[in-house]
Amino acid sequence: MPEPNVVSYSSLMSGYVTQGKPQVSLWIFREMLKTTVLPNEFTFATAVNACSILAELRIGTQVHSLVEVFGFRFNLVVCSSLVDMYGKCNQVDLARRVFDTMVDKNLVSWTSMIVAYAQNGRGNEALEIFREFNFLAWVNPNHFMLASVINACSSSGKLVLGKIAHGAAIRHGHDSNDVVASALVDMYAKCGCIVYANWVFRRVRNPCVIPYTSMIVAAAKHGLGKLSIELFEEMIDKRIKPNDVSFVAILHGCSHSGLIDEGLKYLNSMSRKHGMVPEAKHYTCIVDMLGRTGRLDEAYRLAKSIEVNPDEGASLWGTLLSASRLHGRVDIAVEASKKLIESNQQVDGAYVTLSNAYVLAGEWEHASDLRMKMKQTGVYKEPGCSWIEIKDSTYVFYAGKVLFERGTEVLRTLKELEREMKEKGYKGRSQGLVFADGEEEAMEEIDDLWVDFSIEKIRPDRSIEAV
DNA sequence: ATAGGGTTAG
Repeated sequence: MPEPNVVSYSSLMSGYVTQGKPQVSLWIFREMLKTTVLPNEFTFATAVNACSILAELRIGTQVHSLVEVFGFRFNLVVCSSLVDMYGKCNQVDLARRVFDTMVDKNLVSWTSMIVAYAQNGRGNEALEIFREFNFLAWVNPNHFMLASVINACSSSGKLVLGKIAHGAAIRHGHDSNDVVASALVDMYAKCGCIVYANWVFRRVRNPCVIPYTSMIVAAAKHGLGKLSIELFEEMIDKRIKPNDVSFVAILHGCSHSGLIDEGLKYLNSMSRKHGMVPEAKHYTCIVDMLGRTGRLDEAYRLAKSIEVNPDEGASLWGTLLSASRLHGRVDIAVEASKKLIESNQQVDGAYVTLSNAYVLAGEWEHASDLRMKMKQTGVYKEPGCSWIEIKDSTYVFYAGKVLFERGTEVLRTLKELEREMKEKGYKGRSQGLVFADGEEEAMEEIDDLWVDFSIEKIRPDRSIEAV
């Protein structure tokens, strides 16, 4: 073109984004700035979007400055894209600052802000924004917004609010939408309601790969490895192509149900049947699978043979470390912790887990040395916790601490369950429960129970329909 | 020619 104008440049940039080449889009943007053609709102929205995809905070901030310079700071679309960009770069507070300066906001801007909070582990604030939206709202939330709100509920374990959002989805006809359904399946599973998860899943008419994957993960997290496998096979039968996440899901399912041969079979099938190359995250699942059943030498050998970037390395060695702790393999725990500490990733967790591995192996002195070293070097591990909502109360659990009302009641029930499990052949450990050696009979009995468990037979109550 | 969503190993 002899004289490309702003539309030509913006179209070209947008085309590169669509083709999955955001870096080229930004290059075109830079070229454009060297000419006399002035960028407009379309150009900026596209450039900011390219930065979101790349999670490029540095360039994103520069583009933001240009937005101010060229006078688009009050443009609805440009500002929505900035909110999204800061969210994707994990700068939620900057996203909020842009959001607060916006004079008009629409569903997209509100959704972008909710997503920024939800995807950065700040579910409560996401729900706070949603509450404000509902207060000011002149339109109903659409499926984009509901999916994001449900996502915020799952990450913060808000089952009651999740059910309310589900109710809203039903009222506005979004409950069998693929995206909303995936979020609901995930939310119910993470809040402990596998039966509801299955119920929502089965209402989707033609589920694509993502609802299937959500449900495979849901089954996996509840120890229903065989159900994970059934779902995966059903998906293949329907000619739905599994993606990299689906394989993580099925390997996770096999790992958590001790289905090692099946897990290895699925790993091999990736290249043999599905034309995919297993990635570091898939091998990490296998390391977990081998480690979990005590095949630590194999797991270690595999871990050493995988090429990883720093983030993948942290997952890989973290996985091996906790498996070593579980089985009291101090030797491997030491090697795995070294990798984590050297790479400056999850250092606090590495110290604590290694120290616990020493404790399990009876090496008290090593354990206390390590705790001392933590104090000296100022490494502090924030204790993890779990929580559950019952009616309108939230109960928070820390290891070794009971801080809420009715705590003694919970402890009494727990002791009773432990006693019953011991009777049936389980042997308690400091973390998790494993079978006692040589109690095959009890194992078979429990295995039967497990196979019999069919979630089709259990009906959910009608409370969702009531909502 | 422009902005938003769901699944991911320890």
